[in-house]
Amino acid sequence: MTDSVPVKAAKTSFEIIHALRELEGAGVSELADELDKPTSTIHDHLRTLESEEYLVKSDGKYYVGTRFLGIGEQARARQKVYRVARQEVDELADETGGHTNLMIEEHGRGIFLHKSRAPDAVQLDTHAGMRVPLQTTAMGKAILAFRPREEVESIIDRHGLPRVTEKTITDRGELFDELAAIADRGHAYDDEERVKGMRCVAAPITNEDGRAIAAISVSSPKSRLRGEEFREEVPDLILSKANIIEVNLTYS
Amino acid sequence: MTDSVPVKAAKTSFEIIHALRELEGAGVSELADELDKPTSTIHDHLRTLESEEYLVKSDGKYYVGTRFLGIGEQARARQKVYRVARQEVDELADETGGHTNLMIEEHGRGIFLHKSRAPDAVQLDTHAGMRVPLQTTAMGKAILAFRPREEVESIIDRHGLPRVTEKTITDRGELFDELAAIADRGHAYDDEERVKGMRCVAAPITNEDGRAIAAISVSSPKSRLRGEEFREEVPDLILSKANIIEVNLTYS
DNA sequence: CCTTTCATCCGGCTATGACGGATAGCGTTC
DNA sequence: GAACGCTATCCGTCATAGCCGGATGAAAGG
Repeated sequence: MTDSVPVKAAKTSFEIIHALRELEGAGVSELADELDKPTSTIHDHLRTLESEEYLVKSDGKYYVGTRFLGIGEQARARQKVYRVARQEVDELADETGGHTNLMIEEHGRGIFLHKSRAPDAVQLDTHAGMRVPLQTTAMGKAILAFRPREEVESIIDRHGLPRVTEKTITDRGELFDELAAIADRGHAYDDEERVKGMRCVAAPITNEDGRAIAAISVSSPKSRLRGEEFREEVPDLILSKANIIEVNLTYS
Repeated sequence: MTDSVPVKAAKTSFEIIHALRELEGAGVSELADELDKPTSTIHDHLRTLESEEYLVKSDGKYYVGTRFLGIGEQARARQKVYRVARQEVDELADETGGHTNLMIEEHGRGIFLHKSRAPDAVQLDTHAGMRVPLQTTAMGKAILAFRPREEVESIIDRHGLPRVTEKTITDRGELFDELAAIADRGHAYDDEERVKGMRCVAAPITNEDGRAIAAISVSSPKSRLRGEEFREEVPDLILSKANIIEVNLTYS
């Protein structure tokens, strides 16, 4: 216990919730094993969380309850950019036939706030609320490219540059070069840096000061997104959508 | 502190989160005031939750973070009925031009799992994750009507029959009469029992044993939903959709 | 510039949460 | 059908950690 938070019990409760998510539901001893704590301690927490209706118990196993849904939904709805961009992102999916996403930064991580999928697009592992290292996605890089350097540095200090696929950027210098190119160009690419076989184009959503507050993207399998389309058409489309969102953010 | 849970600190943390939701973000002393606890205690919890990335601090105020979004999303996605019914509920909105919803029961409360809104439908206060007393909605009543009586009794014992509008059912006997009628008819109505001016038609989703595991509904302003449509057409439509969902639940 | 308000920090007291062990309940196996 | 093994639940103890009052620092407001 090196990193000391004032209320350890709260931390433990959330560790349990997190473990329940990963295990997709679990029993007491399974959790005790996973978290390396006595069953009685785990049981105490589970009982508390269940009686507060944050967990549900079904056939001897505990699961995360839907009470978190309302909390998360509210956290999302407060983001002005979500309310404004949502519809545009949906439209973008229809227009491009791929996946489109909206991402913000929180605690130095990339958060998928919304995703839209055209009817014939492939299945993907992304979901609303998903947290990823910023430099592993086109959206994340687009956000970083429009943030002050010292802020980017401090984010890297905090989270490092974890490798996800063999193409992930893991070198500080390389990342800053890439960010400079993105700032210059105005949009970002991701060529299999997070998911193999997938390509992605992203544009930042900036405020009046030029600071990125979010990003939107289109992603498709490599085979569907190439040449002119990858380099010209889709970027233009995204940039114009990003621009619309920016304008709507200002006047509303 | 009459109701004793084993881990009081966890409960307090969640009380803070809940208060933050209601206040839509707050400072330390505001929360201390609201929850009637010393600022130092509140501060301890806030610090913990913030460092665990469940809250965000912005300009001196604390807000619920988007980390809950992923948790809630996963809790929802685990519900098979959600995965199956989602699309049908969306279609139903297009077909009827109103609001359509999917509700499940959890801890004796009604949980809105999904809602869909036709482009020209009115704005409503419902949102995914919202928790309501079961007897105040058509969906909730549809669920109760297809649950064993003793289960309904124990839910009422736990949560009572809180009044929401002047038309809310608050009498036990009256409720059971209504439930009997619903069980007989196969679908439920709500005529301004939760929101003034709104009407609602709901049908249960039952499993092989005839036990309700969820319900779907269509709601519209009173002026738009009346006569034949309210009594015949919409119910038929909903029932057929419910039936499709039930079949898909069995074979998938 | 002074006042007020609020967040943050600090240190002590004691309630309380972590824990080990005992018990009960359930399913499984022979 | 009985005995075994597993897991959830309960209980009592002890040391800790969470709660709190008060002090400090920072920022806003008059």
